[in-house]
Amino acid sequence: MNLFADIHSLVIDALTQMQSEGTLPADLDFANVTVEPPRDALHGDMATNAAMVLAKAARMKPRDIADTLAIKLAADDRITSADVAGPGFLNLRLAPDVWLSVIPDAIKTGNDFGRSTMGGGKKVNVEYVSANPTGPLHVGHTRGAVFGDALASLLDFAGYNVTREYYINDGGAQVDVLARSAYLRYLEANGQEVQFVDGTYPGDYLVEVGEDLKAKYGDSLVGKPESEWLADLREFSTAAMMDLVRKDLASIGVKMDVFFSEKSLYGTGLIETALDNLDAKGLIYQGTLEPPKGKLPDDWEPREQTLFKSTEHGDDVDRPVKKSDGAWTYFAPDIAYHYDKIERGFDELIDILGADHGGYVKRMKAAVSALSDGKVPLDIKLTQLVRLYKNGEPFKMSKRAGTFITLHDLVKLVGADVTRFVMLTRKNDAPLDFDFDKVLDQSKDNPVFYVQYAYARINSVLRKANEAGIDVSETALIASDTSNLGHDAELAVARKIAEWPRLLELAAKHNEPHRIAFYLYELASEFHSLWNRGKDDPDLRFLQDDKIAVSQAKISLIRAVSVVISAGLGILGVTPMEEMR
RNA sequence: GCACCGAUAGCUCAGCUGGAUAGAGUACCUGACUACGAAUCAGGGGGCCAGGGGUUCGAAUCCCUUUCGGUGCACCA
Repeated sequence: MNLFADIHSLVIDALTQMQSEGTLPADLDFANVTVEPPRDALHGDMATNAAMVLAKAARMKPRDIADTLAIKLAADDRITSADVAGPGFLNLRLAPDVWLSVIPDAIKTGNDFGRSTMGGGKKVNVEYVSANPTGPLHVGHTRGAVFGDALASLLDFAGYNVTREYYINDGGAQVDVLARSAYLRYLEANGQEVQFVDGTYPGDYLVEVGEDLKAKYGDSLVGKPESEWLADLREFSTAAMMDLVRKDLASIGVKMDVFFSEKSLYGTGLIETALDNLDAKGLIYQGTLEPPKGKLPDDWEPREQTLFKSTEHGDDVDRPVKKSDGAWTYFAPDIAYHYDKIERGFDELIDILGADHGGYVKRMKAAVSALSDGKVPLDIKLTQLVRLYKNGEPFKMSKRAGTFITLHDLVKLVGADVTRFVMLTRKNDAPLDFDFDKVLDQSKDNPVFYVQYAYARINSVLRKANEAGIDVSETALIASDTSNLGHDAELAVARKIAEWPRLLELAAKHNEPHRIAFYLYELASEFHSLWNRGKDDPDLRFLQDDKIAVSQAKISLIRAVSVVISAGLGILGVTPMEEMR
């Protein structure tokens, strides 16, 4: 049930009727007509912009349209008043029982309340994290992981068929570096003194890999030339790193559907096929790129390479797909990978990348646009940097000083739930300040606990009611008589609940899970407010002595609140807490 | 030099793809615990929405431009 959608279709019906009566011209586009909560509750329960949006195309005055529309809408049972205001807003008030009807519906539907069919089962691929398999995940990856995961859940909830995917960059030179670094740890495990020169990874997460290598190979690789062990160690250490990555992801509640290996593209002809596809469209050519304007690299020299004409699809310059020695650039397998996604039949692609990859957005979009003939949209969401703070001071990360904060550290220090909620309480394209002390502070300063507290309080009331012998089973609450409710403070909560399905669709439409976090905060606020009003006005307390039916109605209201909190937190991947003592 | 992202209350941020008098939290000032959890609530002050132009009935939101911050800029991934 989505009340805003219901009233929206009521408005559209009325407008269509006006067309058939000749009050409105026949050729009008209703796409921009919205029904939304007004900014100021004094204006009404819902407002529609229909008159203003249509005025121009209909060549009529907004207020004239609004007046006629108001009469039609007011005729509906659900509408108690329809007033024209300001430049042509139409403010609607709904009968209390319409709002209250959302309560049994929410309880009945449970964690699926608000689930939408908006996505129509369209296949969406969400690619996120995709960190190089060369070490543990760090703070930046964490944000991408949390954001991508919440977005995937959000889209799933909105009716899309979602695949969560991780692209393993296991084909490039960085994997050679990993293998050499692991070899050094292997030598160490065999009792040798080793030096980690520049260009190797000194992190101690490879110590265990070195020991595992010793267990597998004994000392048979010691002193052997690189050519004899490099390939094996690449394989062995990337597998070990991916185990690490999977563990890290699992610790923060992220589970991928597909791990796609870059290496698996080589030798299958897929890269060639993808580029042939572009070539057939006349988008591949041999050429020489202009030097970059501004600062010129010291070793710049004109080079003829195989180029992709990405400028045809909105990029600033054409991009090389082959190096001057004929080998593929990193971009070629990326193209093939996205080609594969298109071939797998996805209707929509979403990539979550760190802000440092901002330079790839245009070229990747160009490639997907070219490969799919513009049929498959690619949305690339960049997650901006995470700035760490401790005691209000910026916290500098340094691998050398050992102050490098990994996902593992983060989860150990503040927990998965707090990490997720805090990182989702921000737009993805705004930088995020993450203060260790603040997020751990269990106070109203911290939105995580504010929402959790509301949930815990509601459960507390349910326990109390149960002790008092009131039947608060799901069936009893669904059957409770909501006409016992009706105070403004109670209706305000019901209205907020009714907004949930609408908000969810908006968040999904814009790929913005942070809206859920903010909504939950507002919902919690409405609830806390109602709670405290019960102190001054005994009629607003949830448990009413000797009035079981009234108590049940009031409890059903807050039970509906907890249902929405639970559903919302579920999308964000945060566990609701029954108790917080 | 170019591209992308950001700039909203002292501070941290929302602002529902153009709507009504721009909102929360925090901090500061007042109040509310002898009944459901005070990790809460009620009230108050606090704004040139970075600056300037434009588009229109209407702009924090769209376009242009300037300034300041962040990120990235030939075969590395």
